[in-house]
Order: sequence, then C-alpha cells, then structure tokens
Amino acid sequence: MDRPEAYPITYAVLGLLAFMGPMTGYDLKRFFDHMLSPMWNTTHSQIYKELRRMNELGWVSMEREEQETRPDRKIYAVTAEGQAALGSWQNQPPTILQIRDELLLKIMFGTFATPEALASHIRAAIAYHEQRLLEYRQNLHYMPTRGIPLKRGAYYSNEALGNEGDAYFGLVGRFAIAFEKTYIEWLYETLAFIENGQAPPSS
Amino acid sequence: MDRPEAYPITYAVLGLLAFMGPMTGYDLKRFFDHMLSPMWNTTHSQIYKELRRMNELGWVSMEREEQETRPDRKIYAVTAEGQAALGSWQNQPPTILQIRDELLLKIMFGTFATPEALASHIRAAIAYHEQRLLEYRQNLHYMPTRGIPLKRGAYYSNEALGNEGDAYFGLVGRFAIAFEKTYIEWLYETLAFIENGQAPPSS
DNA sequence: TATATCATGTAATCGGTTACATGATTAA
DNA sequence: TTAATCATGTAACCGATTACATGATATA
Repeated sequence: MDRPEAYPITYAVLGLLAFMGPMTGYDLKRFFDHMLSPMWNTTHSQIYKELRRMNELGWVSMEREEQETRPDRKIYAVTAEGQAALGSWQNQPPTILQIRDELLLKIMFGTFATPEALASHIRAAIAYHEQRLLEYRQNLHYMPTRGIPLKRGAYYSNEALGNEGDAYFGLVGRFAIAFEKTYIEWLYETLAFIENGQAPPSS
Repeated sequence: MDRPEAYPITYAVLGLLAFMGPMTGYDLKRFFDHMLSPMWNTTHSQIYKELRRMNELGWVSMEREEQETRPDRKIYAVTAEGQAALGSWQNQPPTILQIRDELLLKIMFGTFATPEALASHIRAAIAYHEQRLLEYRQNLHYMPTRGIPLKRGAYYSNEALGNEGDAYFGLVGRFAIAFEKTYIEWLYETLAFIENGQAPPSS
C-alpha cells in the first residue's frame, strides 16, 4: 500500500493554477484568500511546498522571471501530466466531510461553562458569520472567469468574455451562503435558549 | 509564547469523561463513535495519547482493574485540576470553524471533471448524508444523561432520572440535523444542475 | 514614521490518520 | 468458521500551523 502522491490541498493548488492560468506562489496565495479561504484555507508555506512537490512530479513547469530589487518571480504552469492528474483525481470518490468546530464542542459541554461565556462566544460567532455571509453574497456577482490572467492588484473580475463567470464556482458559492444562513439561524436559536432558557421549537 | 498544553481533542476527551463519569479509553472511543463522531471524530490511538498527556498534567487519575484473559482495564477519572482546566477552556474564545470538504473542492473545479463522475460523487454523498440525518433524528430521542455509568453493550440511555437528557447535547443535535438538511438540499440542487443543466433558483 | 505590498523560502511542532501488534471470548 | 467484541498500546508519516528570515518600494 503506497501512500498517495497528492492530497486535497495539492489538487486545490493544481486546480486553481489550471483554472486561472500560470502564476506565482504569491499570486496563488491571494486567490486562496479571496476565493478558497472558506472552503480550503492554507498558508503560503504550504503552497510553496505543494508547488515544489508538483514540480518534482512533473505536474507543473516553472519559469523564472528575474527581478532586481525583489526575489525572482517563479511562474508556474500546469503541464499535460498535471492536467491528466487533475482529471484522474476527479474520478476518485472524495473523502467524506468532517466538521470540526470548537464552538460546537464548547456548547456540547456547556454544562461546564457559565452562560455568560457561552453567550459571548456565540455573539462573536454571529458577528463573524454575518460578515462572511455578506462577502459570499458579494462574491456571487464577481465570479472568476477561466484563463483570464491576473492584473496587478486585481483578484478576479467578470469584465471579460461574456461576463458569465463559472457555473461551478457559483454552485459552491451557493453552498457557502446556504451554510452560513443555517449556521447563523442556529446560533440565534442557541443564544436565545442560553439567555432566556427558551426552549427551541421541535424540528 | 508557549504552546498550549491542550487542544480541542484534549478537551473533547476531558469533557466526555467529566460528563459521563469514569471510564476506560475503550469506552471513550465508543462514546466518540456514537455521540461525537460527526462533530469531532477520532481514533483510539489518539484517545490513549490524550489520556496519557492529561494524566501527566494531573487532569485525570487512573485506576487499574486487573483482568486475566485481557489487558487490564485502566479507568480514568477527572480530577479537581481537570475540572478547573475544563472551566478555564470554556472561558477562552474558540477558534473559528474551517470546513474542508473534498467534494466541494471537486465541484469547484468541476470544469476538469466529467459530469458522470461528479454526479456519481454527489449521489454517494446524498446517500451518506441521508443516513446521517436519520441517525441524528433518532439520537435526539436518546440523549445521554449526566453521570449515569455505562452498562456493557449500552451506549447511553434516557431511562434514568427524569428522562430529560442534557439540553446542550440537544442543541448540538439540532445543529447536526439542520446542517445535514441544508447540505442534502444543496446536493440535490447541484445534481439537478449537473444532470439537466438546470439552473438553480436565485437565492 | 510605520504599515502594507511584493516575493521568496526554511524550521519546528503537533494533530490526525493508518498500519502494526497481541489474544481470548462470544455470537452469527 | 468467521467475524465482532473487549482492551491495550506503538510506530511512522504527513498535513497544517506558527514562527523565523530577508529586504526594497509605496502608501498612509
């Protein structure tokens, strides 16, 4: 039993590179922050590691662009082997989702907390997720378009080529919105229960 | 900056031990599988690791129960220090949730997949999550009761002491159900889109 | 003056998973 | 006869996170 040569994060980087076109690790990190961060966040260290790994596997090629005052830009591009690997990954069944939410854990063992502490955590979570929901709703109107290269400072735009974005990104965006709505609704219910002892309605 | 001496998984084990009363690592694993698995799943190796760590920290005590044909049962109990650590953890703000779902990733980069492969993954996910939803709905009627010791073979029951279970477990159970419903609904929508090219209604 | 941007990496650590290891009893 | 249950662990690996490291330019 050999260990797999790549993992979800590998394919996330590969997929983004294939989707948006050649770019540097630094650019990839920006895309992750603005497009994938809620679904599959990562750090620049990991991106550089994955790029090196994929370069060794022959899944991406690298072209060095020399700069004087800054480190050289290393522009990565997906090779034919990389495209094949991406397609092969798409045929494998995904591993199942594991939610690991520390807030849920704290509420589960709420017997060992003060109601004030719990309420405070929940209020912070509401503020955070309301913000997230807002961002996702705005993002729906600015879907990335395939193969449009990055302009400096711009993350993605829908100003080019038919203006339609990508249907799959839209689907995932819809999931993100639906999830945040459900989560927020539950947070409010839970807060009401903790503050007023109000029993939630039976589902 | 010292690293923290414990992590969510540590407190999950500690909380369960405090909630249900003294038991072995083996018992804890059973509880995880039946009560926490969707929220914070783990393996027996990790539970044994956490128990040893907490024992060194003085958060749990251990009593050995000798057996002849099997390894001795090591029964762990939460100490006063452990209770204090649990309370202190409850006062710290939780880290924010990170969803990492490989299926979402595959759909996001669905341009590089065949519709057949995507549809197949989604159908499998629907089957899985429908099953989960069913289990959560059944579990709502069999909430664990604090401090009731385990009978062999039985995971938990609500047959004792007022029959009311624990309100916090009920809240988390409600979240699990709400999440599964939202996820399943989105899966059906996404499947319809992929199979028929049918556009999802705007939210 | 201080922070953010651009642009690359390395080092260290730890949680989480998988595989390895043992061995008797009981139920299908 | 085969699998599940009971009951404990160790070993190895890797993804993910945090911290360390450099250094110029442009903006607030």
